[in-house]
Amino acid sequence: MRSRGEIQLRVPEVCRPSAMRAGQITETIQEYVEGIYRLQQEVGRVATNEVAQYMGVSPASASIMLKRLAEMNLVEHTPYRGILLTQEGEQLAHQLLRIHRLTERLLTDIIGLPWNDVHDFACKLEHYIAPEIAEKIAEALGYPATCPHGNPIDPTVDDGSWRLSDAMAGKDLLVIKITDERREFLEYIEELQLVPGAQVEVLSRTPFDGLIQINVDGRQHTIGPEVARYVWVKELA
Amino acid sequence: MRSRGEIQLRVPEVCRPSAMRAGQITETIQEYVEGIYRLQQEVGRVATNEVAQYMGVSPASASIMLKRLAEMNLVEHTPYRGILLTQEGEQLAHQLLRIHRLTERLLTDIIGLPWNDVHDFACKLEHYIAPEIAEKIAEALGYPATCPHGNPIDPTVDDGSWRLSDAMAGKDLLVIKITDERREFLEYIEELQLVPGAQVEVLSRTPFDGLIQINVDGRQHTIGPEVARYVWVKELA
DNA sequence: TATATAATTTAGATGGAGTTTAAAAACGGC
DNA sequence: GCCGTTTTTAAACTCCATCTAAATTATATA
Repeated sequence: MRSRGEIQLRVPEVCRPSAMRAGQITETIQEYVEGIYRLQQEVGRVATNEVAQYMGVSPASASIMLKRLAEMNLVEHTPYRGILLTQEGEQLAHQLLRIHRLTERLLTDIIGLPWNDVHDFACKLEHYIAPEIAEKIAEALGYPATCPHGNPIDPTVDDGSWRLSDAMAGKDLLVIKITDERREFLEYIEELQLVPGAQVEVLSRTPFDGLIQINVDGRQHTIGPEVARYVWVKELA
Repeated sequence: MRSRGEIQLRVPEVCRPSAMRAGQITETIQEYVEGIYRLQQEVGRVATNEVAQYMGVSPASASIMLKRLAEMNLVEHTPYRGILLTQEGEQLAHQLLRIHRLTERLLTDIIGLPWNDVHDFACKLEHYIAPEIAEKIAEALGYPATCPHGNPIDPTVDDGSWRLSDAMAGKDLLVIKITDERREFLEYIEELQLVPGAQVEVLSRTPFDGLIQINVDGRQHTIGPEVARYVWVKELA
């Protein structure tokens, strides 16, 4: 213990919480960009209402945020006409998605967390993992192709899979990825053994309600459209 | 691409940026707790001014924050009398320090980042790594004893080291840890080969300016008090 | 084409975080 | 008991992110 005069500790600048400067790419902004990216994949040009619904905020809030995103050159916003990610916005989305998926792989493969747990952690961490760390993670993991749920680490690659809900009966299929990563959903998927890499045979489909009879590992199940929609498959070569 | 009516994507609650609720343990609050902990290690009861200086804010700001910390039961704040971490505050500090150091080990040992880089990254990440992840990291790393700079992962253990600036001449010493983790400082330390695990012999000390002649790996150096203060050593057994 | 309806934007406000300066209050050495 | 120092309070500021209510624009339909 020393007298007060002598204290002169060293704290790197970066370790002190920095004051908010205007126009920063905050966590929220990043979440919007990611959300818009996902919506865009589904429907092309995205409407304000869709963003609002997806983000769980009022249309007014979404509108305001979209204006901000436009000012930051992340989206192209034609008032009353919806939005489209700019190249910059898409790049950010890709970067975030890549970091997210690499983080998930790190958490399962090296840290040893279960696959149904990692999504939520990665959702938070992705905003705080610098791209150069991500690069090193990729290297350390041997450049994996997909996240633990089967999504390509490189968001620009098309894995050629389609939804199980769009599959015809009588086909032998390979599960490629699961795109509803909520823990409860993944737990159910695991119960059915419908995980990426599993083989599925579509036995039959009902004309109503969209139920699908499947055979996985010799066990038969009936799944509904909600499950079938988020399980992606490919023809077994 | 599907028609709009069908869209109903699934986003886990946790993946949306949550609205700030009052009285949260924010990143800033955590940084204050960590800072106070470090100061307390040096001087015992901590004065408001010291916190202000350490955190790089005005005394008024520090005072306000300390009041908030007191309301959250993280410090005991006797107005005009300085502060002391409560048990809860100390626990939080320990937790953060542990997570910080484990993260650094992860970043060096597994992710492959250089030791002089990891501190800054860990400073940010520590606030977003849940204790259960930290536990798994520790397990995956085989429960390392120290961070890459030599600080014990368990902040409650006393490694018995002392500052090189307090060492007598003529002693053979072992470098235990470096406690100024700024990149430039660590780069200098590396240049001198004065890293944890290195052997140092204190050759002589000047009566003024506190210069120390040392021998590391057969190479002689003169270091000043600033360097000697943040290099911790132990007698070579 | 006019109009009703739906979607979108703006206006104005709220509340929290974290900071500041200026002024007031308490402390402590002499 | 006085005076300089330390600490606290008061009032204000900036930014983030949201909201409700009202205005505006687009569109679908009669």
